[in-house]
Amino acid sequence: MPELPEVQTIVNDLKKALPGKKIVSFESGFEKAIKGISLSLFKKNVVGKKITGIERTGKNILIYLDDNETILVHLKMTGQLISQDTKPKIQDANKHLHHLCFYDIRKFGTLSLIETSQLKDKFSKLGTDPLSKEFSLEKLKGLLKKAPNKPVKALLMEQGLISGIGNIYASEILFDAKIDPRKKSSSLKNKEVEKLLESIKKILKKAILMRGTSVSDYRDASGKKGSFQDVLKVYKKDGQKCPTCDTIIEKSIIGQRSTFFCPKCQK
DNA sequence: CTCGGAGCCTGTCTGC
DNA sequence: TGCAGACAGGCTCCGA
Repeated sequence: MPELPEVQTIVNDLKKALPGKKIVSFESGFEKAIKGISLSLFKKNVVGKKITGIERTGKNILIYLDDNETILVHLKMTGQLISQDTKPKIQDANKHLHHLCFYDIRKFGTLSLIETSQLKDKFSKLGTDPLSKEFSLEKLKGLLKKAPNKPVKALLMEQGLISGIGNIYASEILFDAKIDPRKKSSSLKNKEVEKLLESIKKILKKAILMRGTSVSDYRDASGKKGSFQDVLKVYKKDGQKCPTCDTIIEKSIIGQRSTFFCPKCQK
């Protein structure tokens, strides 16, 4: 899916378009995407409500409503959330309608509704946001100790420890940090942890500036592709030359996920 | 407790 | 060309 930079891009876009708007109708072409509540009840609970704000927590999109309810959206692998203004029809020219469309080719994505006061509880098991101030060197060292035997690449993707990094950025971050993704978390030296922290923040921030990575289905809230795919160094580049040293990039499966790295640069 | 594997879905690409 | 099989950005559940 959309990982942290993609979700953040979508949230930033929606923040400009949605707050203050009232939900006048809700339709669904795939009822199963709605979790924990029936379609009719979901509809009943959101129609007539005003959107007060949009935020990201991990890879979740939170759409706050004005009555202590929040719509939670998770895009999983291929979900899209597209927002667009629609031309007012002549008969109701004074009404300015806006469409927000949730679309997911693989149907893994989910919508749910939660009381805003219960959000904290809902996300209590979610790890630290890697772009937050509290994600410090000491914090990262502590997290590495929590799963000492896990390959560092698998640890980066562990949402209960760090929330927001997925398969693309895990490979890119470790290439930037020159760390072998197969290395056990506990084996990282101080200097490597410092570099890892720097690379995590650097890569994620750069990806947000570039509006995310569109390998295939990802689109921002206006339906456009991101551009970070143009600067990927190793992700899906197996068989090609490393941009730094010309060694052939390798692919290996770590934690059941494809992982790409340069066997020479990454130690 | 941790770990690995299956499952959720559909589209696209690979290799025989 | 055709078709089976692998694989894809995530996460949860289940059993060992």
